[in-house]
Amino acid sequence: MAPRTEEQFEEIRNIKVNLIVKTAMELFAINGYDSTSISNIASAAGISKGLMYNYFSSKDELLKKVMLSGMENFMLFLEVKDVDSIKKEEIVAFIDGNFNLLQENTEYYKLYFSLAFQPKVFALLSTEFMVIFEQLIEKLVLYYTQKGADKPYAKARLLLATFDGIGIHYLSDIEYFPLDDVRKLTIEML
Amino acid sequence: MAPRTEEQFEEIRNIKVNLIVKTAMELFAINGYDSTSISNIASAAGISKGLMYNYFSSKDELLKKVMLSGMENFMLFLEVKDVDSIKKEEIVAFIDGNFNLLQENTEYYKLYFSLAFQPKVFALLSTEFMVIFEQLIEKLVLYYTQKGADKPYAKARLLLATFDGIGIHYLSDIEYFPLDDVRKLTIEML
Amino acid sequence: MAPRTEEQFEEIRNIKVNLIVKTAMELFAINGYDSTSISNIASAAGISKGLMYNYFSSKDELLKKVMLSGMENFMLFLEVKDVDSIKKEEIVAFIDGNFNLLQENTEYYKLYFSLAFQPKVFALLSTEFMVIFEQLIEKLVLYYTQKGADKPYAKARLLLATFDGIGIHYLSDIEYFPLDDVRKLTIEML
Amino acid sequence: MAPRTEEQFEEIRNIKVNLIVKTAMELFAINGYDSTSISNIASAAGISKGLMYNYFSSKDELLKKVMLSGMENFMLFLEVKDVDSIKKEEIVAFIDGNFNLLQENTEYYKLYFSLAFQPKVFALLSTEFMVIFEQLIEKLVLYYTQKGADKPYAKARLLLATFDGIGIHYLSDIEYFPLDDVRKLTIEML
DNA sequence: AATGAATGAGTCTTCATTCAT
DNA sequence: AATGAATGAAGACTCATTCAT
Repeated sequence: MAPRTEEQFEEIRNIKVNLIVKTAMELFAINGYDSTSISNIASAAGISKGLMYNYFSSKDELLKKVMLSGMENFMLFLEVKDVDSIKKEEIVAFIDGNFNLLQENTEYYKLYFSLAFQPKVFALLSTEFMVIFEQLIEKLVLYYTQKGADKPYAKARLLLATFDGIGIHYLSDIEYFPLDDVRKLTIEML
Repeated sequence: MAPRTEEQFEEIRNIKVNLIVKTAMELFAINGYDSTSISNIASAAGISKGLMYNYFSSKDELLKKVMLSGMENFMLFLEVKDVDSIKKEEIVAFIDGNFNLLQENTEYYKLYFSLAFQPKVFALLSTEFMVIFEQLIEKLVLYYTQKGADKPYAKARLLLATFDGIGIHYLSDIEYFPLDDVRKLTIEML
Repeated sequence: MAPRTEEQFEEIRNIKVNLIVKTAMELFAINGYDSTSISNIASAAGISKGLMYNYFSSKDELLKKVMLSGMENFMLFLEVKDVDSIKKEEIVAFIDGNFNLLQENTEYYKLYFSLAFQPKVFALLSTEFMVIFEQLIEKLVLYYTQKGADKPYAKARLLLATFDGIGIHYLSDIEYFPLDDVRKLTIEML
Repeated sequence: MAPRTEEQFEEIRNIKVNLIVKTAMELFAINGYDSTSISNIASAAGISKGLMYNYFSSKDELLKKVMLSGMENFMLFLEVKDVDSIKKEEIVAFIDGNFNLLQENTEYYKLYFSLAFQPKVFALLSTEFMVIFEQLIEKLVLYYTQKGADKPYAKARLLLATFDGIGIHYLSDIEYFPLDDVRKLTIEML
C-alpha cells in the first residue's frame, strides 16, 4: 500500500469534519448544547471521543464551527451586488429568499434560535453576527432612504426584528403558523 | 424561648423565597440556565446551598417559579375586559403596555428569551405559555375581524411574532435599538 | 393555668418517646435505616425535627432505643427461673414462645433481621445482644448436658442458629413458609 | 502510536472490573452497602471516581454485579445431575460443599447476609435468588420424599433455613462458632 | 489518524444536626 | 417543651479533556 497522499489526508479530514459538524448540529438542535455531550456526538458520528479533539480543540470551538457552518448559506445568499442604489425587487427577493431558507433549513434555524440567545453563545459569535447584521442594516437603510421613507433606520431594524420574530414563531409551531400568509403580509408592508 | 409564630415563619419564608427567585433570575439571565449552578445562586444570595432545597424542591422547579413569577406582571396586564368587541385604543394600550413592560423588565425578558427556546424549558412551561398565547391571539383576531381586515389570523400571529422579534433585538442591543421609533411604527402599522 | 407538675412533664416525655420509637420502628422496617430520615420520622410522628433531639441525641441513639425497645418482649420472655436444672418442658415452652413471638411481631422481627446484620447496627448493639445470647446458650448447654447428649455446646448453638434461620425464611416468605410444621419438627428434634 | 487493539482494551477492562468488584465486595461486607461510598471504593481500588462509571452505570448495578459474581461459585456448585432420583450421598455432598463454601468465601457470605434483608437489595436480586432457591427446594423435597419421610416440604425448608442460620451465626462469631461439630450434627440429622 | 481508558472538577441533591426564638 | 430555618459535609453521578498506545 502506498502511503496516502497529502490530498487524501486532506479529504479524509474534510469528510470527518463535515460529519462531525452535521451530527453535532442535529444533536444540539434536538437536545440543546449543554445536554449534548462530546460522547453523544462521537458515538452518533461513529468515531471515538479522542478523535473529536483532533478536529476541534474544545466543545466551544465545535459549537462555533457548527454555527458558522450553518451561517454559510445565509451569507452566500447575502452577497448582493455592492451598489449605491438598491431596487425594491432586490429587497423582495431578499425577503423571499429568507423565508425559503427558513422553510428549507428548519433544523439549523431551530438550533440558531435556541443558541443565539444563550449569552455564552452570543458572546462566542457576536463578532460574526455583527458583521452580517450590519451589512443587512446598511442595505435596508439605503432602501428606505431611497424610497424617501420616514425613519429609515428604525424601519430597517424593525424589519430584521420582524424576521427573527417570525422565525421563532414559525419554528415553535411549524404546523399551524400561517407562514405563507405572513410572507405576503411582510412583503406588502414594504 | 417560645417557638416563633407561624406568621414569623411565613415572613422569613417570603423574604427568602423572593431573595432566591430574584437572584436566580439575574443569574439565569446573565449566564443561562445550565451555566448557572445552585451553588452560584446560593452564594450570590448569601445563603447555603441546602437552604435552596427548603424552598424549591429542584433546580427545575426553581426555574419554573422564576419564570412564572416574572409572568405575573404580564398576566395582570392582560386582564382586559372580556367583551365581544374590542376598540383600537385597547389594542394600542396593549401594545404600549407591552413596550413599557419590556423597557421596565429587561432582566426578566432577557431570561424569558434566553430560556424559551431551550427545549427543556419550553417543555416545562409550554402549558402556561400556551394559555396566555391563545388568549392574546383570540383578542387580536377579534380586533382585526372587527376592522374588516384581510387574513385576521395571519395578522394576529404576525403582530405577536413582531413583538418577540422586537424584544429580542432590543435586548441584544439595548443601547442602539431605536425602541421609541419602533414603537411608533408598530402602532401606525395597526 | 397551674404549671404542669413534674409528673405531668414526665408523662408527656414518655408518651412522646414511645410515639417516636414506634414510628421510627415502622419506618426503619419498611424502608431501612439509611433510607429513613429524621424528617420522615418527625413528620410521621407529627412533631418537629428539632424536638427529636430533645429525646434522642442522635439518629444512632434512636436506632439503639428502637432495637432495645423491641428486645424487651424478648428479654421478658427469657426470664426463666435461674435454677441448676432445666426441664424439657421449659425448653419446649421457650421454643414455642419464640415461634409465637415471631408470628405476632413480624414487623419488629423484620426490622430486627434487616438491621442486625448491618455491621454498623451490630457494632452498636453487640454488647446487649451478647448478654442475651450467652444466657440462652448457657441454658441450652445445661439442658443438653443434663440429657447426656453429645456435643452439648454445638447443639445449643445449632439450635439458636436454626431459630434465626427459620425467622429469616419465614419473614421473607410469610405466605408460603410452613411455620407450623417447622415448629413441630423443631420440637421433635429436641 | 497505533491505537491499542481490542484485545488489549479487553484485558484492561477485565482487570479493572475484577479489581473494582473485589474491592467493592470487601467494603460492602465490612461497612454495609449504604455506608460504603463510591469514593471509598474508588480510593481503595486506587482509581478515580469517574472510572467507576466507565464500568458500572450506577452503584446499584455495581452491587448487583458484586452479588452475582459471588453467586457464581455457588451456582457452579449447584449443577447437580438432573435425575429423577437423588441419593443420600449426593445430599451429604451438597451439605458438605455448602459448609466448605461458607468457610472459603466468608467475605461474600458476610455481604450476602448483610444485604439479603435490605428491601432494596432483595428487590434488586430476588429473581436470581428465587431461581436458585427453588431448584434447591425441589431437590431436597425429592430426597425426603424418596426416603419416605413425613412432611418433606417442611423438612426441605427447615434444612435451608438451618443453613442460613448457621451461616449467620458462624459469620458473626467465626472464632468461636463450632462449625465442624455443627456440620456433623447437620449431616446426622438427615 | 485513531482509540477509549483515565482523570478530576463540578453538578444536583440529601440530611443529620444546630440554634434563635 | 417546641418549632422549623439554616448549615455544611457528604453522596451519586456527569463530562470535557488528556494521554498512552
